[in-house]
Amino acid sequence: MQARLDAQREALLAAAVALLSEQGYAGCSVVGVAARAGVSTGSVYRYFPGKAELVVEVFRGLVGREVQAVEQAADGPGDLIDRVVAIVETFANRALKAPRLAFALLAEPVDAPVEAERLVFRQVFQQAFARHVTEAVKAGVLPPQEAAITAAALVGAVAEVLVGPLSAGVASADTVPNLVRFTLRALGADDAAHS
Amino acid sequence: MQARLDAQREALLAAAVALLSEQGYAGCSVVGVAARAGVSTGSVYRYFPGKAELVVEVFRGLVGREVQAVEQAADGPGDLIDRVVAIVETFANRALKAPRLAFALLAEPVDAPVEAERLVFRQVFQQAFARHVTEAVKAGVLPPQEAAITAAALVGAVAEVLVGPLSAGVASADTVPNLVRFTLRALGADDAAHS
DNA sequence: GTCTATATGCAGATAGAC
DNA sequence: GTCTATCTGCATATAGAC
Repeated sequence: MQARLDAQREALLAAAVALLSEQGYAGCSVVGVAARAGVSTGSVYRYFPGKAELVVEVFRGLVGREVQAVEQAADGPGDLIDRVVAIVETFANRALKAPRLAFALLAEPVDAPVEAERLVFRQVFQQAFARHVTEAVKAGVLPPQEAAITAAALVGAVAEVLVGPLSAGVASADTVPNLVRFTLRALGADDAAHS
Repeated sequence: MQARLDAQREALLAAAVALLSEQGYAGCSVVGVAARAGVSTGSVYRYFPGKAELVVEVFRGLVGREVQAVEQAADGPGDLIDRVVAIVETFANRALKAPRLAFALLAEPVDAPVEAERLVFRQVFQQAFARHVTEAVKAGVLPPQEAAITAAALVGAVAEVLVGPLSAGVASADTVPNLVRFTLRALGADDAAHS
């Protein structure tokens, strides 16, 4: 029945996630995913039009979770600036907990369809930042600034600072605090208030 | 004689640069480069062990020029903070003048050997930032901070802010000024002094 | 519906004629 | 030394048996 079909589909997606988490995109070949899921390569094409669609769906699912986590954190307690900080902290801490996967999602070389998806999600994160920065500027707790630029710059900054530790596999304990201090300065927030 | 051999080698490199500038890595196949240089594909292998070596050499040459330009700008007149700003401005302005090429060097998906080279050069830029930030902190014109983190974050910020305009092909006239303002805030420099 | 085996397409690399 | 033509390897995708 339908449930069984869906189960196979899910099994393939789960296998792809597992391989991605362990070996990055290299392990994510059709043959690899099929083997991991315990089916033949041919069967993969019963559930997905092709490799691109499978990988993109995996990517979307994983990054979607991150987006949710970040947005939930941004809705937590604290003032407007705390919310921006919460985005940075949540994003960074989650990434450092699953380094191989985070590297794959953030920076690993991928082919065009997945890269396109990556750009989309970077924009989603930028918008999350921009929304809160705009509010904070309006409220007068941050100096006037082009929110879109600040947001893009913060996304780039967080990603770049994390890529080193992520590819090395380990991060210094104060990477995240340092990143937060950078963020506060970049926003133009008064350091003393949030140190 | 030897000069003629070297000339062919240079012609191949030049062809690769041209293709990279116009079409990115897609145009940079062995067949494409050979055609552009007016030689057969087989001949490419008289001058280079393989595609990877050719492309990496092209990449190194191009990015090396950017590094030089940035370091020269950082040695110009002005105080310590001006030097960091000069790095950002020089880098951004040069990138926006050759968008397709800059995108290829900065962000376009590439295969592993070139990506490795890209990481190397991001670190070179980071070190350029870090050197000047460290000095400025010592001199007391910037607040205490982990220079390596600030440097990595700035590299990421600049790259991310540029990627949008670069892939779109056009940038707003005040992208660079906004980027400079972000940089000054992120450094912890007093805005009033450099606006 | 799932398997095995094979086809297809591409890009990098090589061999042998000239 | 350079060309044309070919080969190889890989990963995606398909066909046909069960």
